[in-house]
Amino acid sequence: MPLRIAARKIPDAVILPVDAPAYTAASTEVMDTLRAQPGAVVQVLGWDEAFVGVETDDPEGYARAIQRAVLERTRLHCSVGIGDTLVRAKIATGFGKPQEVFRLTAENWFEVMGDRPVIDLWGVGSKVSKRLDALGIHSVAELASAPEQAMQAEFGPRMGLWYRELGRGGSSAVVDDTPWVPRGHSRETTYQVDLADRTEIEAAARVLLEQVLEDAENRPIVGLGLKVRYAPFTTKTFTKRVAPTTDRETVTAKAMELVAKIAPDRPVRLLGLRVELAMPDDARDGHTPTRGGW
DNA sequence: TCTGGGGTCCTAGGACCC
DNA sequence: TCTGGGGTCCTAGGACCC
Repeated sequence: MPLRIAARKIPDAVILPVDAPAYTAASTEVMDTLRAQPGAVVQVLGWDEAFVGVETDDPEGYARAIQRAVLERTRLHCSVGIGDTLVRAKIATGFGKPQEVFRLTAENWFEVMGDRPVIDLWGVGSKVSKRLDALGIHSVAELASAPEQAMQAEFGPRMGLWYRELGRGGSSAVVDDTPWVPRGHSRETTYQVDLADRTEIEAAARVLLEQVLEDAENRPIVGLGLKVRYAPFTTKTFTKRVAPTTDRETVTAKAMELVAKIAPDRPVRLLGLRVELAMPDDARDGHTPTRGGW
């Protein structure tokens, strides 16, 4: 729900700004607790989520132990999903909420998920759900047995097969704990008052660039992206590949080339700036996980 | 109801090269 | 002079997730 609406509905609600450092600190404590569990391989998914890979004869017991340990150390509750694939574990977590444990494996996958709408799957959103509807595919079970050719024709060679696999519960069970190297960083701002003239827009872009360069921590920049939302809500992106550089002047000049593409005379409601970063050699090839790479 | 911010990955189409 | 196929790179847009 947009904050504006929430504030209107509950006039005396207390609305706090995001406190990223506090959330990161709490998150780190939780993740450290997970890593301290016997035999655990931990793949962090975000501030409040992680895969824990483990071999055990008693998954439920292990899950309960995790919940106790996290609660003891951080006073935070968590729910745990147990699965024989990453997708099943992730979806199982939803059934475990709040503060419970749920097991979802090949054994009960279709019993639990078969009749549910495809949008309940992790990775299927409203758009894909509608396109599947148009193909006559509504349930998870129907997706699982959808003809490969039809799926590929609609969604492309990779995604077509991937969605079908999703209907079957996914196939990967590998928890990967190699530290994540960000592909890029971005900052965007929705302005309280639309930006009108060129100087204003350029100044705003420079502010975003400063922030983004700080996040980039001197890693070489290989690409730039500018996102523009014109009033009322039309969004455009301009991107540019650049020869790897850490030089501020060069990056600024390239960014301004993108800014020059903004339509004159159109009020700008949002500006976003993104940098794409060079990947270190050891993270570039081989095991980098991809969306379609189950 | 009317619009948050920071990410990732995939696809299509065009340009260019061999 | 024109055609064809295959590969790579770039840009824009789309979709999804937390």
